[in-house]
Amino acid sequence: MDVSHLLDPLNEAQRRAVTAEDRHVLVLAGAGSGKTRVLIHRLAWLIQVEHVSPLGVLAVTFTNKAAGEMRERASQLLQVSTRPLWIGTFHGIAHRLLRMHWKEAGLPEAFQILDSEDQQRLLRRIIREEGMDEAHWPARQAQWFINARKDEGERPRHIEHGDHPVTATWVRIYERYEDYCNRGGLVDFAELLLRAHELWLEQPAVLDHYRRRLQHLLIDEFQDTNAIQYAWLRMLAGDTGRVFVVGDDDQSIYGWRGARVENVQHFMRDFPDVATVRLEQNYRSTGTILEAANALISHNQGRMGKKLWTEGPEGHPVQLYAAYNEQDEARFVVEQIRQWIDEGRRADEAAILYRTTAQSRLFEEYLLRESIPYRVYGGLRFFERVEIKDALAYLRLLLNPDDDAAFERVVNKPTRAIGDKTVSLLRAQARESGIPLWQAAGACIDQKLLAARAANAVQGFIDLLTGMHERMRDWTLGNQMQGVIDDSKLASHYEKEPPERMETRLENLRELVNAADAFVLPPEDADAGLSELQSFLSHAALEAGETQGEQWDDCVQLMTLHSAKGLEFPLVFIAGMEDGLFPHQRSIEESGGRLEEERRLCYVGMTRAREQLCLSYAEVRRMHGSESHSRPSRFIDEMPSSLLREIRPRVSAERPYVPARPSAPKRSGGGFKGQEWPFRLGQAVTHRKFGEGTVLAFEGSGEHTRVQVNFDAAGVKWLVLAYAHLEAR
DNA sequence: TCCATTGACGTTTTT
DNA sequence: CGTCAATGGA
Repeated sequence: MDVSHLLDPLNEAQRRAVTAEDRHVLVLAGAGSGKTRVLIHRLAWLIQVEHVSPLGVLAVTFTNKAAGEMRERASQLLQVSTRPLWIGTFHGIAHRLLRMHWKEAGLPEAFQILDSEDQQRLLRRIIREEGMDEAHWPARQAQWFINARKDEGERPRHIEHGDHPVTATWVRIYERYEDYCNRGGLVDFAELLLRAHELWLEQPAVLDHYRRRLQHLLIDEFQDTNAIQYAWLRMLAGDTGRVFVVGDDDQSIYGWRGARVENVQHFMRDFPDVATVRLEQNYRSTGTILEAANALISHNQGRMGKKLWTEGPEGHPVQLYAAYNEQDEARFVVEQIRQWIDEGRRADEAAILYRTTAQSRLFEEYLLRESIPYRVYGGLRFFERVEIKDALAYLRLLLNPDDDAAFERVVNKPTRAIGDKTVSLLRAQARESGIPLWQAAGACIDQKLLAARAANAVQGFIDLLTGMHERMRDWTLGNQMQGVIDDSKLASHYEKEPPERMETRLENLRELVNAADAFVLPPEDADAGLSELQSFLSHAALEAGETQGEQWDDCVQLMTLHSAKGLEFPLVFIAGMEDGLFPHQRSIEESGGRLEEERRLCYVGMTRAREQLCLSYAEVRRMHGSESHSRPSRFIDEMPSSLLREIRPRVSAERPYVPARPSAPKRSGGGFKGQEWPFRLGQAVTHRKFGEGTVLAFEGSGEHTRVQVNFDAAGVKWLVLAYAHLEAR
């Protein structure tokens, strides 16, 4: 067997990982070290060299994007159909298992997936029904509590609340929530994983079947696994399975949502015969960027240890810009991007990364002003839009009328005279009898519990859905979708919105019909016994689709540091490098490794850059309405200053900067007018607080102009001219 | 039932 | 400061 196509493109460490004969393999793959390549080549190695049946391999990722990429690249390398391979996300695989074994898992055949918004709505309703104060018991927090418990594998009965009243209350909500979900056949994301784990625990025959079949398990982004995923994996591996995991403890940035970096270390303890391979050669960034990143991350304790290196060029120093305020920062970044583009580079080679989503606003503003196209990651996705979810809710009810989440969503949308009062009555009835709303609605009418008008309206809704159900039974998915939109008269509900918004909503609905039309039942879903409709709805929940915006347009990329993981750009800006913002204040205050996770986040951000990395911070930033002064991020101090180059605006005393858009200083009396500098270099000045000094330099423009003064008593300081109130002597 | 005003809140997010 | 959701009057 000629294996050169599998091994030639690999370096020595990668080769060792791909060809390892040890039972288990742990690949510590640094950023940009070719971990996906190793995973794919291992997969191909197993099949082509070790002659493992494709049916015996399970490859697990965290995102649909990664799963898609893996399947794509695997089919290229293998040159055969990848259909028999199990490649998917943890959730996708759990979902598939539950579909195939719904009986053993104790689920109804037509169970539905609740996305996180559905889950929150349901919880809000439960909290209200319990007569609790929503301000004190926010649904968001209940959701957080329940998901965290489920991520740890805990049901309400497992939770020790002792005499802690707050925990006891959340446990009660958790129980009530479970009742609702069980009654309606609803499964949230965390539940998919938990049920899949319980399937292993409670159905030894099922577990045994998969243990025999899936002898090779490949796991990507292992540092992101949570407790339940790890437990699930361990059980599946059993005594004979072979596990190949790829991860990077230095890139673990999701601890706050249950990911356990410790799993990387536990892996060596819990699994026997683990070969550890480090991938440290980096194919992405310049030597300088890597050196700075290595220095930063070395401040973390208890790492597995890894040092990135490259054969490539050293590259430029890391730029550091000390902005006066956040406007100045945005102006600077956009100016740099303008230059980059003027030099003939593409806009989509540049990315602006920030810690919090709110920071994107200013950059958007300045990019807009400069007419530079941009794209912000992380907005609402297609299947999360209200109009899409409304339309899908009708379909969900057709499939499973017990789906209370869907019922509540559309029972009065468009308005059909089923007001709050009527719905409350239905809820009370449902709760009393422990039945879904749909059945309660029927019961209320039969028992004449509703006023004539309300009864009529509710009957109308029931008739509408039963009518749809009977008429559309044999229609194609696309026609069903269109039929539901037409019959429900959903469009009329959006008519009251501003015309522009309505237009996009209607357009999205047309797009939804197109998507339904184009939908092909995936073979693995067919195998699991899913109907086209079931499969379509599950896909809508499990992969909510791309965020808006065309990826291939030539756009500057704006995103949080978190969503940048896995991506790379020639030019990267990390903005807001201030203590309190990044690292975030809450991470500084809280204990439990939060600060180290922030440092890893910074490391992730830095290692996104191929050619040029630019860090910036603002000395003054308006946050929550008030101005805050902060120190530059401690992370900057953790990088060798020899690798950094401080950038100052290109302003000199000889050729004064003429602002493109002259603006008067906001406060009167402080600034200077026109192009005239109020002071000469070397001018002796007096400051209210710092006393006497000498002007050393100017920088910045307009109201942001700063002046450097050597004070006799206070030393050298940069001051904002507009606020400094300096007087010439 | 709808719109406007008020008030609370202000990490990070995929499935 | 800016956003979003909840509330209350018309």
